[in-house]
Amino acid sequence: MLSKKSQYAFKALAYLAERYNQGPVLISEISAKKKVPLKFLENILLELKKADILESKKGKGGGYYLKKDPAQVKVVTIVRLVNGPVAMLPCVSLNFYKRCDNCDELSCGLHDIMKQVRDATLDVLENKTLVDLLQMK
Amino acid sequence: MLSKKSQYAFKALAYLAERYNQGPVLISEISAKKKVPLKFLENILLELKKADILESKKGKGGGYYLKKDPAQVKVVTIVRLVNGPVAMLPCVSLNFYKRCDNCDELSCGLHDIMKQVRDATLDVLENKTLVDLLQMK
DNA sequence: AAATAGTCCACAAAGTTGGTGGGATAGCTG
DNA sequence: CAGCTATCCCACCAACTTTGTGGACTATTT
Repeated sequence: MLSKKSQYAFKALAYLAERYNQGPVLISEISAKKKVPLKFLENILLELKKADILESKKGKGGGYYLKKDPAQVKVVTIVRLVNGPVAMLPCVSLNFYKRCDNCDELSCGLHDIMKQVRDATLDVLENKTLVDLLQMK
Repeated sequence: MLSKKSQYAFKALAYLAERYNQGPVLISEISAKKKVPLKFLENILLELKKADILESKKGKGGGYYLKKDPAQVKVVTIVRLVNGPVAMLPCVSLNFYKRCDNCDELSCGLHDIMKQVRDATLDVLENKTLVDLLQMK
């Protein structure tokens, strides 16, 4: 499951994507409009900035804004950054790989199943961007 | 990510699947062969019994054994039972549904994306059984 | 200089995870 | 029945993660 932090990150990013190229947005505005605890959001946005997703400006007229076009920012990037591994097992993770104890990957049936799950998941997440966050049905 | 508990559950189930219809197996044997902490495993197996996956016998010659044919036990059932929701958001979970706060499901882009992820995941997990845990490559 | 708004650090309550200890209970065997 | 065996059950615990909060600091604008 996605953490609250991840859900907050997506809410904030959706808000910023709607306002892409319209100048900086205040943390306090995002917090109020998206109902995300101000100080918690502060940490999240800072993290997204350090990861090169967002840019910020201090002082009057400052705030946060998207560094790249929303269509260029993949959902999977945000998930990995804020939430962690996409895979359900460390031994099938592409970005957070860690071998399992006492489990031979070649002969482990679970390994193979979870690799299929990973690929199916990535098939979706790799092809979604921040623009898809705004899509109405 | 799957919890240790879930991984232990799958190890134990794989072991029992190999020995289907060969009588009860001791917790201590599974613990030793699969390197799972004995007492922890005890809890896990008991839970699987209460969920009607396993059956047990007390006293000499006792132990645990699969209640149904391994081919009839879906991996997704075990995941939900031991690990929890398959979906990445409560609001797209089939078995653990909970609506999100401040998020209209019809207009929430994340909701839609995560529903696609859920379906892709289920497509794999619904079609795997304990038999697949034993498959060599 | 004053006001504004992000940056950074430290801490803390609550919940989850992973695991242990010890006794109760049920079944089998002589 | 006595005694062994093996599961059942409850209670607890340490460590870690999650979800925050508080307060001071820094950079920018007016």
